[in-house]
Amino acid sequence: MIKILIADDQELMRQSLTVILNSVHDFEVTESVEDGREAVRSVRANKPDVILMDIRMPNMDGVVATQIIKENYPDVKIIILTTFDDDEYVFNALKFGASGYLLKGISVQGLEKAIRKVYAGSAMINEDIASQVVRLFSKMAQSNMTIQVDDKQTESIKESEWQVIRLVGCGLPNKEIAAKLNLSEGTVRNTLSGVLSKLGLRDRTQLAIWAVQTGAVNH
Amino acid sequence: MIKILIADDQELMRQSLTVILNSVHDFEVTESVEDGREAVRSVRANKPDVILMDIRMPNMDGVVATQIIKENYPDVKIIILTTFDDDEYVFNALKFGASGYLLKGISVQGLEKAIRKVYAGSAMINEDIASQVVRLFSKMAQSNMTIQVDDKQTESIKESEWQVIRLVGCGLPNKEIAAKLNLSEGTVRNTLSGVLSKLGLRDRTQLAIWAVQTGAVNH
DNA sequence: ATAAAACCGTGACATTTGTCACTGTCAGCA
DNA sequence: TGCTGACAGTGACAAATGTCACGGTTTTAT
Repeated sequence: MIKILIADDQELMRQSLTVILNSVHDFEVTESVEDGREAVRSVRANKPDVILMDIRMPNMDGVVATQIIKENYPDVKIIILTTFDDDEYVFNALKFGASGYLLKGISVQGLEKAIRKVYAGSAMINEDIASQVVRLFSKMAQSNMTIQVDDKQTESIKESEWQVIRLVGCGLPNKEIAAKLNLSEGTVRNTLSGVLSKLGLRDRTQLAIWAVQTGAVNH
Repeated sequence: MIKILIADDQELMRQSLTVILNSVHDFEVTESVEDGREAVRSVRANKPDVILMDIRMPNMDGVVATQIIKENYPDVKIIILTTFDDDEYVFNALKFGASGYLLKGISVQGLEKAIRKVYAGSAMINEDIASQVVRLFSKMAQSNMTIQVDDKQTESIKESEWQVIRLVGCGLPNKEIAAKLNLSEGTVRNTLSGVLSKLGLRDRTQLAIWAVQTGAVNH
């Protein structure tokens, strides 16, 4: 039995989804709620396997709810089910760990298939959404051209320096970097200074941009 | 007529694709090459509309070829067609502007449809690849995507503020931003200060990271 | 063993950055 | 007319940042 929670502010949508999904032999809709806050509560109470979540809801929107739920129950699978394919929404929802992002135009068969795939640990997004995602990626690449470093020098960066780079790439100030690495702030400053001159960058901001754009943040 | 270039190091694959695609009435395979370098040359010579590109090729791999071609001919659509669904490849190929990423397990009908969609300006990726992409996003969220802003406030940002954000996202210091916008440095500081408090960010570095990651750099 | 590195740290310094209170200008409007 | 609000700017200030010269300590190599 796959336990499903439905979160949507439209009464009609909730009811029809409930009926449709309950008619599938191994699906069980445990509850249907009308806003994000209720969704969070219901997850606590019913421990569903899969959540169908609308984006636009009163009180707490679907993205925030996704974030909160995923933080506390990382195993719950969340499918965003919405009429909108807004860039920001797609990006944030996926960022916070939604496993699927489907437009409401999807067929019942498609939805059932998506629920099964997501339940099995896979991910599922609409073709149209996939286009958005691809666009997001290339948008990231566009601005990639702005910061350029001496590529040869990149190899001469040592592990201790990478640690600092990673944290700079997260937007931390020197003091917090020092705390995380059990170093003094002075040392962090010196390390950073060395990295900057190696890469030919001007300040931590340029370094952060470079780190994010090249994915240097990961090792 | 949609002009197609095939780049794959396997002779058999090249030949069968050529035959199959040429049999579609409005497709025309202009050339089929066996490595990335040849692909770049062929683009220059034949100006194809769509390229089917393998990832693993001698001399120059598909990702690098994609990057080079997209830099010089941004209008050419590139579909990565491969047997592998390696994280790194997917990420880099999409980053450099590939419009599609398909596994070779795809059907002929699926491939034809993908070529048409891509040619029309849309994007196309396999469902399985989509899963990878979603996983990538959540990986990003784990590592460097710690920058979160108050989304509602995003809308209240005015054009003059976007200009500053864009330049911060390019790694410019206040003085240069002021010069570019014909403002005084003090004004830039004040605007920036306002933006930071609106978005709930600590400093220009966090702003830059946010701008780059969300693509906010572009308007 | 001793010199040469590499590593961590300090203190000092100039610069940059972010914030705030306040001034002047100009357009729109009751 | 005067009022309001948005906009550009100033000056001042505390905090953060980047750079440097320098001292220890450990590791490495000859």
